[in-house]
Amino acid sequence: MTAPRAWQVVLDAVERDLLDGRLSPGDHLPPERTLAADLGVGRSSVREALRVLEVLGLIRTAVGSGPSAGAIIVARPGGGMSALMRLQVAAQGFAVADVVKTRLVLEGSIVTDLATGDSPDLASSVQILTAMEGQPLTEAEFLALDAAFHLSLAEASGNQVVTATMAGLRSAIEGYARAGAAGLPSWPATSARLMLEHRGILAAILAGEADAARLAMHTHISGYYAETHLRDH
Amino acid sequence: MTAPRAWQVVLDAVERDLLDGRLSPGDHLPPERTLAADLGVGRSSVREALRVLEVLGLIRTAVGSGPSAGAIIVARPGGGMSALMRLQVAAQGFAVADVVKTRLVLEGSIVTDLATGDSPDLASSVQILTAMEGQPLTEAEFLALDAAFHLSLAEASGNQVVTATMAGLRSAIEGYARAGAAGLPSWPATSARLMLEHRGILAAILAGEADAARLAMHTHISGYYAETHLRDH
DNA sequence: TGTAACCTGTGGTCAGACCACATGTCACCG
DNA sequence: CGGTGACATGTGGTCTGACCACAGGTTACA
Repeated sequence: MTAPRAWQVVLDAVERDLLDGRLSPGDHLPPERTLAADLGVGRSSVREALRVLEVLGLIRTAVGSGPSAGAIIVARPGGGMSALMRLQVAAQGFAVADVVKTRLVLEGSIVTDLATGDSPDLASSVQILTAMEGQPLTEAEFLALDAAFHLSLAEASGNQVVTATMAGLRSAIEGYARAGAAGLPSWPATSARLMLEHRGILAAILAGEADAARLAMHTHISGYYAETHLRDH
Repeated sequence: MTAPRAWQVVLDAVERDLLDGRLSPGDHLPPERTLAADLGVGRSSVREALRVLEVLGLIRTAVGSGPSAGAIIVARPGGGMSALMRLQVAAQGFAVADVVKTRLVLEGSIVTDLATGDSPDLASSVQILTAMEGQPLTEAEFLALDAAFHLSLAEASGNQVVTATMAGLRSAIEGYARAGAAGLPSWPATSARLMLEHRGILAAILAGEADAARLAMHTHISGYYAETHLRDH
């Protein structure tokens, strides 16, 4: 057995504490210095492990003293997923085309679930669409609300894994979406079309037409990327 | 603007270098001490950032000297995805039920793609099945090969994002799959059924019957979890 | 020519120090 | 008695310097 690295000792200890119920969301981790002494490693090794946990979205750290200070278990997967996918796309571990394809699969499944489920809560989705249609938006503002709309559908489906993965995929290709928007012939025309498509997706969901909703979502996503990639010629 | 944390400076610098093409897979990162001096931060902060990159599967580090030493861009998303999902399940950020549901969605999409694509390369999948059927296996051995089979299907689909996500989902619930197997009334009976289902999935793919393949996969996955969760009573 | 000793550069780890900050405490003053 | 301001405490954030283990190259020697 090759010697485990010191930071892995810390990571394993925290994971074991989580699995055994000694740590739960909302709990404080011991102070870094205590953790180091307990595990027999240096404080810097503890900090490397905590940094990983923080980026992965498991803990939140705060300086100072009192109940809100220290490292607290939060289990927010969105940020970690985003960082992972964004960096993997940057390092060419993930192809942008694969990210888009995966979005199609997940979002197709989401709208199917919503359409076949009874009375999904789409209030926040509707609210976002209304905000998008209220006044002319810059491309960045529009894309931010577009992301929020797609994310709200994922949240409505109630699957936290899908929601977090979606958030990651979206943020991984956010730069490409923005760059693509800049090269479009007519942004007002495209954004108007996208808003119509949003309404169409929502209508199909509310009507319980799963196949229509899936098709509309497919057209919505792949259409945008097909359009923005024309500029590559 | 609040001061960025020192390790984030390093992370951002590496990400920018990747996006701008100054770093590519196979390249070496500068030595930690050089990186620290260049970015104006301490070496410990550099190390925290590198640890994150390592866990996320972006780099591989090695001690010593020569071409194989140092931090090298590798972009292997599987390990990072596994760590992220495993820890999120441990910290109750992800519900096991949602992980299984997401597996159903992704693996259903995978077999559909394979069945509708022309001449997918399933040689390694077949090889794994043959190995499973060769001799009696312990539960751990069987589950490892089972995971390899499902992963090989994902790889055959050619989508790296789906493959890595699948690997993560699988490893996140590996402990539950193993614990469930231990509580089954008859492991030989269950494993025999699982092997038959594998053959059925493969046959449906090769026959081009997408719906049948998807249904078979659905039955395969949800059936196992339904069976193993009986013991919760 | 081969080989053994040595040198160099790298990551891995630790110890200690200092800072900024949020909170709690306590003495003092009205 | 009540407020309020100064101070003590404990936390994460960061840096510096040191030492080790290790892999590879280099050099000197047989």
